[in-house]
Amino acid sequence: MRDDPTHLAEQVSTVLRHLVLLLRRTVAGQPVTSQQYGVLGSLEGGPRRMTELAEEHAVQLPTMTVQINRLEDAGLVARGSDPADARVRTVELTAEGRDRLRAVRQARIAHLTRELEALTEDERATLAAALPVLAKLGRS
Amino acid sequence: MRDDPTHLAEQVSTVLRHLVLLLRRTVAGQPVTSQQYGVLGSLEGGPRRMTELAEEHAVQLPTMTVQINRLEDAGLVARGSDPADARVRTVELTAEGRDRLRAVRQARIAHLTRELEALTEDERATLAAALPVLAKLGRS
DNA sequence: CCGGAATATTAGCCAGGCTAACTTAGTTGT
DNA sequence: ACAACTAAGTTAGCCTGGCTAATATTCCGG
Repeated sequence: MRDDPTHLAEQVSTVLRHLVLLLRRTVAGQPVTSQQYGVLGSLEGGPRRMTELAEEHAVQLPTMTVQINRLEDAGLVARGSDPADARVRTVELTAEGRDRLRAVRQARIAHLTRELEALTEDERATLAAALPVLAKLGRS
Repeated sequence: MRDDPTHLAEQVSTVLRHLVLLLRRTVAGQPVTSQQYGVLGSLEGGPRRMTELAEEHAVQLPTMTVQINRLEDAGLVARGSDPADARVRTVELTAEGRDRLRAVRQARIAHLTRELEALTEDERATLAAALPVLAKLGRS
């Protein structure tokens, strides 16, 4: 029972549910939704094509089309074209989108930071040690 | 920089996004959605009232009404009444609901267990140590 | 230059949130 | 005793965010 993957799985499952609820509360009422924030983040390094964005966010292309439409309507991104291939549409941040991204990131990090400051230094160290393990999950 | 909550927050943020995607993949294509599974779980200990369920899942009452409607249509739960207060509706698992819950739980745990078995014993220990800390987040 | 592959979009469906408005039933105060 | 308030649920209508199927366009290979 000391190293029982099944038992651990049950505990992980419980904690995961807790984290999902926490995330929902964290994100509620921000000026962009969680998904929009994610997409904006993908554009930080420069223009991307639709297919790339869809893959990166593990959604189908039509889903991403709708997302980008909304971001475009909000003035946060702009569509462009690839001169080398007329089929591809590129998407890039507008100045406003870049500002918005920075602001939201700021807010999210600040929120999480506050949560983490409520922990002891030991607890933070324990958490930090586990992050690489968590990141490894699902890569198998 | 060795114990910097802000820096840790950024890493946690990244890992959280990874976990959300992992969860989405895990859950896709199961016979009940993630939320339905959660509600069924809440009913395992016996009948509950609508308000309790809504609070427990951090949603508004109308949202829970719709959820329960769907579960009722699917034959997994049944509505009842509180003899002491005609305003309250109770919700309980049907036999089929109980079976379904068991099956889905089995599948989810099995899936996660497989992921965890891919880790080393040390990594599992690291993860296990961090779970109480993660559970503590957001309770402040 | 024609047929198949690749890139996006449109349309239409569903789950799962929300608020506002409504009904019904208990509770309270005079 | 009853009017007014409060509590519990539901209904209606809206939004986001997924999906698939169908459709345009464009590119590329023979």
